[in-house]
Amino acid sequence: MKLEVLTKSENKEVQKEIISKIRDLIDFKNLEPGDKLPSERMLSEKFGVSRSNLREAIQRLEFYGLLKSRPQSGTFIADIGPIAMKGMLKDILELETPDFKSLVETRILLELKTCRLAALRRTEEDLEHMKKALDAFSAKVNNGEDAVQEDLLFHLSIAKASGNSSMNTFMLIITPEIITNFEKYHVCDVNRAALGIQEHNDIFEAIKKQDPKLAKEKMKVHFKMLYQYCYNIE
Amino acid sequence: MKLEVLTKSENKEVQKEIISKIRDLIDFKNLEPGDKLPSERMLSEKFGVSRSNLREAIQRLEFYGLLKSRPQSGTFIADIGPIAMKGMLKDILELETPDFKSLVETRILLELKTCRLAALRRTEEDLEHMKKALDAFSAKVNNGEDAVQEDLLFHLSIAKASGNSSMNTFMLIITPEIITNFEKYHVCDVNRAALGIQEHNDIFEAIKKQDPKLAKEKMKVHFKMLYQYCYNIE
DNA sequence: CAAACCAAACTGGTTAACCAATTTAGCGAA
DNA sequence: TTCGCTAAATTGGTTAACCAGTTTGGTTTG
Repeated sequence: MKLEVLTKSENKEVQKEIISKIRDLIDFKNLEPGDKLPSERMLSEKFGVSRSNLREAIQRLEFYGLLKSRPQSGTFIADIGPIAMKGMLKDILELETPDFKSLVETRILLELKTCRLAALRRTEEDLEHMKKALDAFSAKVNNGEDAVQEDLLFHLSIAKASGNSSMNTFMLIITPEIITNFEKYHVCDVNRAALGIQEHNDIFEAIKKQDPKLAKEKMKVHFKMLYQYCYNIE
Repeated sequence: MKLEVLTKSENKEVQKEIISKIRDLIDFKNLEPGDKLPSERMLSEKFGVSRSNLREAIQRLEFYGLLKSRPQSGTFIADIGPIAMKGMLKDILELETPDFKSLVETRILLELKTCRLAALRRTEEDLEHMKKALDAFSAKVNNGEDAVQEDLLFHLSIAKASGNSSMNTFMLIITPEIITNFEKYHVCDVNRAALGIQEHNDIFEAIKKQDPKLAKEKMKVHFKMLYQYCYNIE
């Protein structure tokens, strides 16, 4: 008999099942902030899953700030009341992987903000960083080469200059997904790229002269085509 | 001789070192999309770290979409060119954990958008979900009890109704951090909570009548105090 | 000579054994 | 009875062994 191997998506489902079982446990035992969960060994046996799978699920819930595990001590409920815990677990379990439209929508939202913040907070070092990325982009485009990577790096340099590491993180998360989709669907063409140089320059200058309103305006212009695309794909 | 145990932050530093070593390897070997990395065993030996630590680092880079690992085959460079790869690795290594101000700033940005989107896209099911959360909040407040959890769940129900799973995910990530800080610094007091009922109601009604502009306006009102707080803590 | 094939080595994933710090329970002295 | 101390059990984390596909190189066969 051949043993069936689990695909990645199936494995993710397994993790969701474990999380829902943890939720049931928390619910049934009325666990409150600071309370200790049973040990990993015990839970893995009780749930009929491997300890490593269980650990992954716990680490996922740690990522969302719902659990805290202390070495040689145990895993504990974080400082979140039972009601919020239950609601958040429900939301996490119902989360679906973002579609392309959601990603683009979120990117636009984030970038219109990061460029404003960058205009307000950019340091001289940030400016240098952005200028470098800008020049690299222009050079590639003027050479007739594909410059998706350089485009991306310029936008990430703005995110960094925003001084908001939370938005910076989110930009880093969604960006790769977006550029692979861009390349797949050929959203950017070569003619656009030439226009892009001017648009990038405008954004850079606005940030340089610390004019947040203008920076946002120029970013909006830059996103005009993307914006239309985003609202036409469905 | 006593063996020094690694704290969590030190462990994170170890992971960063591994990632920087992976970056050096990619750089030195000029690895391009589709190229295979050396095996985990080989790398862990070469870097002088445990395989599990190395695996964690690889999984982190998988999370950011830079690497892809296939079972029984190997770990590969994702569809991201060398320039973007190098730039993103640099950004990831320089990422710092978000401070409270960044979190609040990001939350405000996200929620002003999610409530607009919710007004445009909410289903009847979403409305029910929101109404439930709203009633639970009101009940708690009218009882003179602390209602931070219910407040949180109402806002998350809006994020869900926005139909943008990317923003929904981000809200889930930053929310727990925020509420623990709120409780720590006592941002919310009881008098505010009573006012909060009316404000929540206004937001809900605006979303119900599918008026995105009004929804955003009411959310802004709701955030007024938070907004001031956010820009006064530094 | 080329294509089909087979076995050995290699790979990421999984499981089980191990470790050191922590907690706990029990014993003993005051 | 109470406080202090020690040793054993428990814990999350780590390391090493194992597994089942995949790849690869050489051999065989038509």
